[in-house]
Parts: sequence; C-alpha cells; structure tokens
Amino acid sequence: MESLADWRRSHYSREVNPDMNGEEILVMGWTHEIRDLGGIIFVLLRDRDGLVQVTAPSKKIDPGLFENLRKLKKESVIAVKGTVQESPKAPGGVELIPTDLRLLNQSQQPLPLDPTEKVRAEIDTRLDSRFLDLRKPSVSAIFKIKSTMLHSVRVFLEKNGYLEVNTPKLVASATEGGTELFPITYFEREAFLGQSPQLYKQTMMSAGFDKVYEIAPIFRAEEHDTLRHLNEVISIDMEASFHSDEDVMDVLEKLVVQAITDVTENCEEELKLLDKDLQIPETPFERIDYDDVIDLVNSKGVALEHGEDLSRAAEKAMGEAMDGYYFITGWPTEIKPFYVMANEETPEKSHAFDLMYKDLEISSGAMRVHQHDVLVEKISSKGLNPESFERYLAAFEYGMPPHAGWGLGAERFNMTLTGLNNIRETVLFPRDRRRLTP
RNA sequence: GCCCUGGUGGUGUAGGGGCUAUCAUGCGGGCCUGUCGAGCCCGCGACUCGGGUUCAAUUCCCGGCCAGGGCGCCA
Repeated sequence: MESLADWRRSHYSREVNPDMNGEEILVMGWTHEIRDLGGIIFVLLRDRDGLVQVTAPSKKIDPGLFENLRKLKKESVIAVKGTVQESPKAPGGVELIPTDLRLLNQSQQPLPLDPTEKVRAEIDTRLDSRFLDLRKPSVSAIFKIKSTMLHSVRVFLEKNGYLEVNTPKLVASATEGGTELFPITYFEREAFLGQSPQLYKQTMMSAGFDKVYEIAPIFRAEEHDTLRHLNEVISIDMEASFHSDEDVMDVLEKLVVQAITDVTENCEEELKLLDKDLQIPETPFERIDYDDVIDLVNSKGVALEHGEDLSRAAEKAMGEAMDGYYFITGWPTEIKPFYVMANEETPEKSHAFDLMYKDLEISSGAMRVHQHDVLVEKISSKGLNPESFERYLAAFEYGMPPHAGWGLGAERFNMTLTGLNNIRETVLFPRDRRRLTP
C-alpha cells in the first residue's frame, strides 16, 4: 500500500480524449478489470465518470511497474501517471501508457458481487453490498439522474419565487391520520417521525411566506411490501397562497416537464446505460375526473365503486388506458384528508387531484381548507380530535390566506425517469419492511 | 397481515431418495504483445436451519428464518 502524498488527479476518465495525445496525466480510481496477455497488460481504471484503459506493453515500460500492474486485484484503488496515447485499437480511441503507479488500497477477493455485471446479482445481495453495487455505472446512473432531477426541481421552484423551508421531522402526534407513524422516545415523552410536512407548510402560509417548498424525508410505518412503497422516502412538497388546485397543477406539470427536459439534456449517457428512451411530455397533461375513472375502470372489467380509492387492479386498468402523465381530479371529499377543500357547488366532490404516470401515483395535492371553523368541523367528522390540532388550528384564526399545494414522491418520479420498476433501486440505502441496514 | 413460489460454491444457475452434485462467472496457478464479456490449460469452492419419514434426505413431510412475486394497508 502506498500513500497518496502529493499525487492529485489531473483528469477524470471522461475527460481523457485523443486530442490530448502525448500529454502527461494522472488518473485515480478502481481497477475495473485486468487483462493480462503476457507481454501486454490492459488495466481498465474506473472512476465516477467511467472507464479509461491503461495499456502496458512490457517492452515499453519499466519492468518493476509492469510486475506491479500484473499483481493488481480487481476493485483495488490505484493512481496512475502516464502518457496519453491516441490509438484506434483502444476503447474510445485513447489509452494511457503508464509511467508510474500507486496502489492506494487493496481490495479483498472474492468480491461479494460482480461490478462488471457479467454475472447479475439479486437485489437483496446488491443492497447488502450496496457500496460495491453502486460502483456499477448503470447503478450510479440512477443517482446522477436523481441528483439532476432534484437540482432541476430546486432551480424551477426558486425561479418561480418559492422559498425553501425545513420543517421538523420529530413530531408530537399523529397529524393527518391515515397512515401509521413510527413512535420514538423523545426524552421522557413519546414522539413520532413525521409522515408529511403538510401541516407545517400550511402554517407557513399563515406566516406570510406566500410560496414555499421542502425536499425532505417522510416516514410511514406501514407494513407494505411492494415494488413501489418504502418506509422512508423523499417528498418534494410545495404550498402556495392565493392559489387554487388548478394553479398548482399547472406548477406541477411545468415542473415535471422541466425536470424531464433537464434530465434528457444532462444525463444522456446515464439514460443510455439504463436503456431508457425518455420523452418530454406535452402539456397540459390530460385531466380525468374521478367519476370517469370509475366508468373507465368498470368498462375494463375491474370492479370499483364510487367512494372507493383506486385498488391496484384499478390503477393497472388506468395504466393500460392512459399514456404517460395524467391528472385524476374531482376526488370524493370523504376519501381525502380533512385539510382538503370541498367543492362549493357539489361538496361531495373535492378540490383534490393526483398526478399519475401510467399505473403509478406520483403526486397528490389539493386546494386546502383555509377557514378555521370549516377545518374544525372536518377534523371532527374524520373522527379526529380538534384539541390535538390546537397549534395548527391557531394559524387559521389570525388571517390564513386561501392556498393550495402538493407533494411529489421523489423516488416514484425517479422511477418514471429511469424506467425502473423497483423503488428500492432509486434509493441509496432503502428502508423497507425488512431492511434497516446498511 | 394474507396468498403463491423459492433458498445449491463469492455471484448467478442446473439437478434431484443412494452421483465424484451441472454450468457460467469468480478466485489461485500457468501460457500468451492489442485485449475490449479476451482465449487456452490445471486447480479451488456449495445443497438455509430445526424436527420427522426412511436402511439412506441436499432431494419427501412439518415448522422456523430469509428471499422473490402478487394483494392488502398506504403515498
């Protein structure tokens, strides 16, 4: 093992090109593969951006260096100094003729999975050795796309006057109802992990922040065991004063289109690695009323009664009938949370909407109740106790503006960008019913 | 939580009441100067755990644990 000392990377693999012929460079990374042909050794060095071939012909390099290259193990960390050589025979038309090598850290053998992907591994094996799994270019591509998407979302919202806020994830009580919460010990009291920033972002409307967003984890203690649920996910949440449901649906579809545009422009390589042909959808997205959803689903032979949430079979039927992104509007008031505003003329219908991608719900939102007395009434009618919402309700007594907002599941959105069907793939270290490590 | 399916070298698999347990990849060693899923030769490495049936269980039965898929819950 050798020390890094004064060696510093001069180039990432992706930056090495034939125009640099003759240049002295220094690359650092992992030995992805070693092909020892006897008189010539090829070492594929991998870094965050890709691969570069180090070519060592025995006659042209120092014998000691040649022996050290021969002894390298897969996935060891190395730094290579060398001369860039333009060569039509090399991958990418360029290779590095080494002049010096430092073995910075050795990797044990055998590896718990194969980063070259010659032999595939199951998701469980992959998650157990996630650090190695993430070295695969096709896996890290998912997170480069996620990073690009999140950056795009932030830029879009900032440009549109939204303020990024951070609300507590340690909360005193079950807020919205609906989902189970994770209880935790908070000194001498019981507390919970937050299921949603909903009540806080509404409070920010009363605080006069006008337009806010938050990108943060939410926790759901449901024992679900599916390809599209996790117990910890990232929620992209926004709330805007003096906005209706229609207004924030416009914001949502513009944001989705912007993120897709940015990903197609900046993640060409990553999309190719994932074999995903990402198309920019047209706006406005199709809007379909809940009543029509019932009819459509029933016409497909799937039973669904008015007043029911969509079953999995109903979602699948919708996925077959609809193409890409679409909104479901006009949800029955009774199956939506207490903070959702009912329609003025037809109070059995609400101002709530879901954004779907084929058979996957990726976002839901609504225009909210902003009148204190109506809210108290709705909390009671849901079987909840208004007294436990005292601090939240106070914000509605001193000038709460009309407002609307939504929450977009970052991982589910990412699934639509990458074409993956297992949500676990889109989280570095997923938390599901069984998995709490690594 | 329910239903279905499965658990075989490091990884991914074939098989199946008595075998030396299949193949690929990997790993170790050897040969090889243009590999790019390099090639060739030699070698290494495995039946989820507990109980039962049986002369004999990795194989059949029961249970546990774990996993995959579906559903439910949920977003």
